[in-house]
Order: sequence, then C-alpha cells, then structure tokens
Amino acid sequence: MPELPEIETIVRGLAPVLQARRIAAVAVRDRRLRTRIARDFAESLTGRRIVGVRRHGKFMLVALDDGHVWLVHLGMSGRLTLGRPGRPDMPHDHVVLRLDDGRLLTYNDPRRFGRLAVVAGDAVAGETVAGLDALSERLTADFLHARSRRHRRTTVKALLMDQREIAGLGNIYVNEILFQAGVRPRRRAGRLTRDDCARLVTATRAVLDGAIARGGSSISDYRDGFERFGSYQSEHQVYDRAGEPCRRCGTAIRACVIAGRSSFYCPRCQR
DNA sequence: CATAGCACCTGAGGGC
DNA sequence: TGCCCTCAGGTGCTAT
Repeated sequence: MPELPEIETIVRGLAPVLQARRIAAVAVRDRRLRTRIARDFAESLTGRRIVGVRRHGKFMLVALDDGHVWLVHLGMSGRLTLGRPGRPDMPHDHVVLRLDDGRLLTYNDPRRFGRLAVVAGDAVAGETVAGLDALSERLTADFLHARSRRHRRTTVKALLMDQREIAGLGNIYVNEILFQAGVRPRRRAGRLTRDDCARLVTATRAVLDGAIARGGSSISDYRDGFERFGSYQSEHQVYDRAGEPCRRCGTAIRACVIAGRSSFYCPRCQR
C-alpha cells in the first residue's frame, strides 16, 4: 500500500502528537507479521519517551530516549493510527500502544507484510535497506546515471524500485515518474542517457512533492495517522488507467507486467 | 554478483 | 446469493 508520500503524510501528522510523549503500555495481540514481532518488543517500548519521529524511504523511525529506534514498515496493508481511549478493537489490530496522555496508537495490518522492531540507533541504517532517500538532495542525475551503470541489464522500472539504491519509490509512483520523465518502463538501465537521468530525477521530486501535498494516494485502504484519505489518486496519469486515454496525448494507456508488477505507460509519450 | 520469479497473507471485486 | 478466480501500494528467498 504505502510508498514514500503516504509514509511522509503519516509522519507529518503523527510527529507533533507523539513528540515527547511517554509510552505507558504496549499490548501485542498477534506477533505473526512476516517478520515475527520480537518477544521483547513490548518491553523495549514500555516506559520510553519518544524523542523524535522521522522517515527514511518507506520506514517510519521513532527515536526513543534510551538511544533505540522503533522501526515501522507498513508493508502492503499496514496502518498506524491514533485513537481516543475506548476506541473499539478492530480485526487485525496487532499492536496497541497507550501513550501517557491516554491516546492509543494502533498498528493494524490485514496482510501482515509489515514489520515492527526496536533496534539500536547505530543499527538503523543497516536495518532499513539504506538506499538514498528519494527526496534526498544527493539524488542527482549523476548519482542515478552512475547507479544505472551498475545494473545495466535490469529495467529502469526495477532500478527505481530497488530500495538498496533509492529508498521510498514503489509501484504507483515509479509508473507516474516514468510517465512524467517520458521514459518507457522496460528500458534497460544501461541505456539511460545522462539526460534521461536528469528528467527522471526532476520527475521524482515533482511527483513525490505533488503526492505529499495531496496527502498520498488512497487506492483502496490507505489512510493517514488520523484515518484520513489521501487524494493524489485523482492525479494519476497512468497508474491503473489501462485502455484509458493518455491525459497528455489521448493515446490509450498500455499495461504490462515488469518485474512481477503491473506497469502502465503511454506508448506515445514514453520512449 | 545480477536478475527473475515466486512465496508470503488477507480481502475485495469480477465473472458466472 | 455464492463460489472461484485474480489481483493488490512490498519485500525477501531461491534458483539461474
């Protein structure tokens, strides 16, 4: 479900509320996420004060007063939402934190592809598949061009989605970025020109900034930390628009599968 | 090492 | 109405 703009929206919403709060109690209802929630997870959080909330790629990072960091990855269907005391239990509420002001922070994840872990502060980079954040100023045309030389045979789409290189982009936004940059998703990374890379970097910033401004994309079940919908789905140019006319030239949008993921592009606008 | 494919889960939606 | 199939915003393991 969530990519960088959705995580960023959640972080921006929750950070002011969580900042300086103490975690009063932690209830783990079901540890069976794809990576099991560790036995000492609740103990690691209980009594800790939250000293900062930030994002790297698709990870939310909650810094604690003992130097540890709580990592949250929402997988495909995870939600982290704030609720009032007395909020009714919902199916798939796997973890519930009670804050010292009485509010509840609930992790809900039907498909259980998410990940929750508490790690030492100096272990965060190694745990978060530490590619360059897609909004980093260090993501430049030169950087992307250099990385494309290391993955010559892969498609540009797979390269942009490779979290070890660039962290934060997923299937929706890579489709949108490739459209805006005028690059076909199946192009081999090794054949990207320096100019292609410059357009891809510009498009990455524009698409992500636009999506964050609209609170992310709510295709089916994404909600932010207060259960609000995003609205960027109405701006999608190609994602899930197979057969519909390109908004720029009117040509029918095509769909195909690349690296196992649905891909959409305009055969005229993208080369 | 680089790359492709599938497995991991549950629920929603379409076709019949 | 209900069954069966396919597909979904992600990642990580395995086999080439």
